[in-house]
Amino acid sequence: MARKTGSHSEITGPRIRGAALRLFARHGFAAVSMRQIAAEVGVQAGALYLYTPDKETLLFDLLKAHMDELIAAWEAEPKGDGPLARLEGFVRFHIRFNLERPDAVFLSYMELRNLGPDNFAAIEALRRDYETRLETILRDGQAAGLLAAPDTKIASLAIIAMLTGVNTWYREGGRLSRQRVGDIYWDMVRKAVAA
Amino acid sequence: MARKTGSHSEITGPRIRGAALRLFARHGFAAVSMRQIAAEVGVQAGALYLYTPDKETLLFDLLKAHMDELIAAWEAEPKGDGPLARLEGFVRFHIRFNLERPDAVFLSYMELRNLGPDNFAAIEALRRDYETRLETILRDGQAAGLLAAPDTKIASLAIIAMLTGVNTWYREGGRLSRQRVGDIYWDMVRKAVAA
DNA sequence: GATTGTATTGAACGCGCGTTCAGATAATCT
DNA sequence: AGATTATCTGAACGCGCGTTCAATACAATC
Repeated sequence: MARKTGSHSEITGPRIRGAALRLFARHGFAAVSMRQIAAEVGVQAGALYLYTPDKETLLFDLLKAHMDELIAAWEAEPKGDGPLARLEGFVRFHIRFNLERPDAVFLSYMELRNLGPDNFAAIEALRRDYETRLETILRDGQAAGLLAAPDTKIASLAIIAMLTGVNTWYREGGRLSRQRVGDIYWDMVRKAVAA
Repeated sequence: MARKTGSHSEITGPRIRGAALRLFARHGFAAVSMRQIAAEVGVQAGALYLYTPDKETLLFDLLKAHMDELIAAWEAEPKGDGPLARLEGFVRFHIRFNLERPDAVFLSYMELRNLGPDNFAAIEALRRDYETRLETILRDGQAAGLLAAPDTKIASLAIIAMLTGVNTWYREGGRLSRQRVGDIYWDMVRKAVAA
């Protein structure tokens, strides 16, 4: 009994990360065992160590990949014309992107404490990078006299917290469409930092 | 070797809850062992079971106590005159209350998944109760023509998410005083739901 | 100062944990 | 077809987990 028929590195690797992401988000990093992840994939626990050096690195890779995707997706987003359009773009992008990856978003906000100092710092830096992009929009808008936030740094954190909160209550097929959710939040954000 | 000198139920009980709260918040419920909690208090693990039937109930009691305190404290808060003053009171109260209990707030948002269905439902009901109190203020303000939120339910969730976010970045002795933080957030909230 | 009740110890229970590794099999290459 | 390499198994390692419980030491009461 050893190698399975049809087994491939390119298949098992992603399946492990997928199972780990789902299980970590659902039950918490510490509550999920390597054996559970392996069972989900249909493999023995030892096989996981062909794909990750240890459990913490598995978590780190998930968080890192999520943050990289987030920033890359925002970079690829068509930029609006002027600070107001850019701000609207950010609001709608953040909601849309996060609603498509609820598990990764939850992990990124809840399991940072399970990382060692170096890994923690790496993820934190990426998060700050993302936050700075919003702050830049707010500062530009302020300079142009289009926006007025009492403190652009705090305002960007407040806006992101508010937008990320959508993930805690939004349910597919519920009362509100994604489009409508975007409209509602854009209305509130726009007014909150209006000049 | 058994009972320690100077040991009392009224002392050990709170100390266990305090240690559990701190450790759960810091490392996560699943990552903390009963033996760690006991060591923090200075007793053996077995002694914890004089104060809780099991580990999950210990967590539940912490969350329940926090939610009860939150609602009781808001009830005891002097009510402002009219929806706008009440909203301002809510914003400042929520920030102040949460900044005084960062561990309990973090636990309440991160460790609900470790509760069984009944315990989970109990905490969720308390949370909805609290959220409804804010929504009522918004609806009253809307009815009086003083406020205009596109959706009062969503607006209340958005405001709470935004305010609770303060706990993730606020540091004592940092750039901003608590008073100033309250001012900044009240400015944003007021404008976000302004008529 | 003896008695009673409360608070605690310390050992034990079975179990699952993260991780390692020699051996076995399937896929691939020559 | 044979050799090589990539992939996976299954067993094992020592360890710490949540929980129970008889024994015991202190505090409170009489």
